[in-house]
Amino acid sequence: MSISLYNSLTRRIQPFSPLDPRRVTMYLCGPTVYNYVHIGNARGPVVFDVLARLLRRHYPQVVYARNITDVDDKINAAALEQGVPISAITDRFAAAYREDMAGLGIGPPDIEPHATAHIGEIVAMIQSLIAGGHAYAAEGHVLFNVDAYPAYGALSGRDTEELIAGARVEIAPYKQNPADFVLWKPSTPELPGWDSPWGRGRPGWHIECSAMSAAHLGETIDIHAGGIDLLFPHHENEIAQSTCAHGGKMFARWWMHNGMLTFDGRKMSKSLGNVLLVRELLRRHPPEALRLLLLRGHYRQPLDWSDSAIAQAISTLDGWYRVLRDLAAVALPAGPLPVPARLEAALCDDLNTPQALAELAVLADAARQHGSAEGKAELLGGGALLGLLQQDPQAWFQRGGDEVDGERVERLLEERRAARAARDFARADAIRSELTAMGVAIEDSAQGTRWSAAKT
RNA sequence: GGCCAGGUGGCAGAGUGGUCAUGCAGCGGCCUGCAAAGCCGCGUACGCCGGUUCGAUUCCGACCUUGGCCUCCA
Repeated sequence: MSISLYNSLTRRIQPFSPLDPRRVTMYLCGPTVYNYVHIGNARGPVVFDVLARLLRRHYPQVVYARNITDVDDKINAAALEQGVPISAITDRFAAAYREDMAGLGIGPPDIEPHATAHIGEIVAMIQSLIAGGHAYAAEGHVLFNVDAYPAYGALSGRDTEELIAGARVEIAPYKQNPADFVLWKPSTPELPGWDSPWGRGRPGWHIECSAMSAAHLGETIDIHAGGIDLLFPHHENEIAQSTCAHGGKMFARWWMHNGMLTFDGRKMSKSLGNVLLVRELLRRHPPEALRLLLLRGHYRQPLDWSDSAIAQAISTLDGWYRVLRDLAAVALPAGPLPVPARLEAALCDDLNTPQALAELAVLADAARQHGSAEGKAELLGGGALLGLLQQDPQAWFQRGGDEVDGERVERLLEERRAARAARDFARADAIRSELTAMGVAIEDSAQGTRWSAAKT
């Protein structure tokens, strides 16, 4: 089954094939670690985690890099404000980021490069850009010269003329062309900085991704991914730098961009202040429902976040886990879990996760009706490719159980069983009400009464 | 203003030139002491106006409208 992926560069879906069929290289723009990430920041990591899972099935090796940007003016501002070295900020939030991503069921990347560990590569890349006439030093800064790269704007569909006309920022006097962007900037003594041929300074925003991508994945990579809001200027600038630094070699063969997560119809963003932290959501809701929610829309479309959407995701998972719970005693066939063809086909079609989830629903139905080991295996196998349905059903249904006194529940259930046996239904219903008040839902079945204490 | 992506049933959200999305919610029935779950069934969805076509939600054009980028941003 071949994979087709939309390429922002060509604006069309193309059959995917890596440069080296034995080794796929993929880079995702990671966070700048100066505070906790919000759920919008997690969409790309979740979506591209599914892509990584899919690619690993198709190719012998996938090298997936997701960077940490740990040098940046916002980090500096936070460090100055708190009177601590920047590493105190970046270490803390990089660790928090890993925890948050793991909480959403995202597998760790193969490589997690840090910008500060690549200053040498960054300086070298800037030197080669200057040597090639693609960059120039001015007043302690080094700037990329967009006029020296005629293809500038190809990714975002802009030309430099219109960029200048529409520029809403004040243009620094040392720029030759207003669209030129900073590769290196000088640091004052209180700011972090590294020695360089242009004095003590620090890298500009875009250069670190170019340097780290080349250092770990090579000069030409297969897939470069990120949020659509990074398409310009970040990715446009990365292309310009990398291409010019590597003698015109293509930088990334596929550019993939996830749509924005919205909240009340507006982009969730720190500057608008309408953010929900992943950390907070993980504490309040079942993590798997959050992941499911992020996969319920096609990755290129906007996706609106809401409490009712979370509730829907939980209900959906309730149904699927109910099937798995009913099949708990059914032994799985030996060997690895199968991957259902229709579900995989949906993912191969430009990562159509909504379609894949529809297929998963069909598989859940089939498993419930047939009660077979094969059905169970297919449901689990399909779920695994999406990073869903891998926990113990019992754990899913009793995830709020920390606050519930299990022994008391069992005692009440036994009492209710006796009342029902004596046909004292008034008493039985009173006990059920009591359990409901405790946040415990019950379900009578041929195998006895089940209970669940699930948080929303 | 420029560039880009959308507007699908109560909600979410795929998809297609001509019988099925899917999930959640709702309604009717079966089952159940009653619930819950399960099972069976139900609801004339494709922004608006033209055009192409035997036939358009799906293709083309105009219009209305929502959002993203053009500044930090996943």
